[in-house]
Amino acid sequence: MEVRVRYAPSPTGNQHIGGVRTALFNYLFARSTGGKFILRLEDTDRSRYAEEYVGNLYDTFKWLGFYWDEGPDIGGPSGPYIQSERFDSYREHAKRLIAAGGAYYCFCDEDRLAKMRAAQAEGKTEEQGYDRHCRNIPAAEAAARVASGEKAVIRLKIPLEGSTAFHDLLLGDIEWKNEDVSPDPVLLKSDGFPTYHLANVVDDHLMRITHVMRAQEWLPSAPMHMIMYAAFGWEPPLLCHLPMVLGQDGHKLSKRHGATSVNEFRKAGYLPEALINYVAHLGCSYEDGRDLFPLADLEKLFRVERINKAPAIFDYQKLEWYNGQYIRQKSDKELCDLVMPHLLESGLFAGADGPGVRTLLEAAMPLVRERLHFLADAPAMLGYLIQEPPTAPPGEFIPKKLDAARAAAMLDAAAALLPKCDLGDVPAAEILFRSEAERLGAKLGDLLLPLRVAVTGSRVSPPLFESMALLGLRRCLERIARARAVLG
RNA sequence: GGCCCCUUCGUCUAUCGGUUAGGACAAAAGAUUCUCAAUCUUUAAAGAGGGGUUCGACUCCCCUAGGGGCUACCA
Repeated sequence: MEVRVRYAPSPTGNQHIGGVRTALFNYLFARSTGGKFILRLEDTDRSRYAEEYVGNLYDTFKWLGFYWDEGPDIGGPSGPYIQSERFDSYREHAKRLIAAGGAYYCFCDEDRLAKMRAAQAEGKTEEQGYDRHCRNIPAAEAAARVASGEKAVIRLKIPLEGSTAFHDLLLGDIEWKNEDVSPDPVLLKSDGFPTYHLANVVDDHLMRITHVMRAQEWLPSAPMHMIMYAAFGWEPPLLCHLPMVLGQDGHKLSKRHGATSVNEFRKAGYLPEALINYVAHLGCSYEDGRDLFPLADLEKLFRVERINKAPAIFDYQKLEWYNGQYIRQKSDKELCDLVMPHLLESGLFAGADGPGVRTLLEAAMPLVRERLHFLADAPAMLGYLIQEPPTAPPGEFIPKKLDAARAAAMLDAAAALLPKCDLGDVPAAEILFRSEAERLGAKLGDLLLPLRVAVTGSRVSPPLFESMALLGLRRCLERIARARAVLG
């Protein structure tokens, strides 16, 4: 039987790490088994829905490099793939359930429910959740009340006794006492919209989903879904509840832990390869002895048996390491393309994508490749190549254990030596500077530090000789002269 | 509170009854070095606790503790 899995996000926020992890595992499972990966929009919550989140969804997954075999944008044999376009089906199915005796109309209004909850909170009753007040209204009476226009929801009948058992691909056999299942959850809201539970079960069945992989926070509603499948007389899909992703403090990953939406990672200059590689390892392993896996390899190697049961803590440092690894794998041209949007956005590089500047920047990529942890670091690192750096305060020019006069002397010596160097030949230039340092009785570092600060504006910079080669002799000498004036 | 899931270095993980419990990130030390990086070498670091089962348990079972999740006309 062909595997059919789905990622079914609710467009009520930007795509975040948790969602991407669920999507990725479903995606990898489909690819590794030769099955189908389906995207379905669960837009049944009108109060939190926003169009921009749908755009963000497509944008995010396009960036990550996922593709789906069926979905709202590309269609497929089980469409439509947007739940708001399937409303008639849910209503019809809810009514079918009533006819079959698996569900009932409930006329309790907000008021009564609120009072009931208040009483429960005070501890007057042991029961939690809906008190099944309307469960035993005769079907004919309920139908009449609905026909007369009275507002009603449809609730699922959870058996009062017995238990519900199911098998979880990861967790194994699970048995749940029916009395511990959420008592008679709402399937169809009074406005006619379905709840997640109804829409999810109906669509999974209609779309012939074979495996439901979702976060473990859904586990408590699994027995209720199983009861619904049984009430419909349907064969349920196999369930697989994935471990949760937590923040450093062990609580559910959220804003206060740092970036969580893919947008944020993207803006900060993370590569999709790094994000995918890292997220793929949250609660799952592949082969031993390797850390870097291209998506194509993950697609081949993914095995449900290698998923962990325990929740995983999100480690930004390890993700950062992955990012550095993938940045270092890029060619000059690739890296330049990746860095360009960040350069342009910084405002320091107006016209950087024009041919002249572009050539310079591409030539500068070898100088920063090993220094970049994030693409967004690039503007600060490369600014001095395009703009005149602000002249540093005098103290910056003075090497440790030396004084201002000595630093000035170093700078003069460097300025005198520079025109004699072939900047295109870095090793040769370095030899010249080394012997000059020796002549001055200084370390090479002491000779280069004032020069570095003069040329790049900072004590920390990409390699100096290579930088000067890119800048050209004239600009270097100008900067040295300006620095010399500051030094006095 | 009730119900459920989980438990190997700080973190992500390997181990599928017999290992000096391995790797990666982070940390520390060193090498290299024009700064910063990168790279290389090395070090430190773990089976929550208690009972069983077994010739032998990280591995299987039970209890306890701890962590997490759910407990909506949200998903």
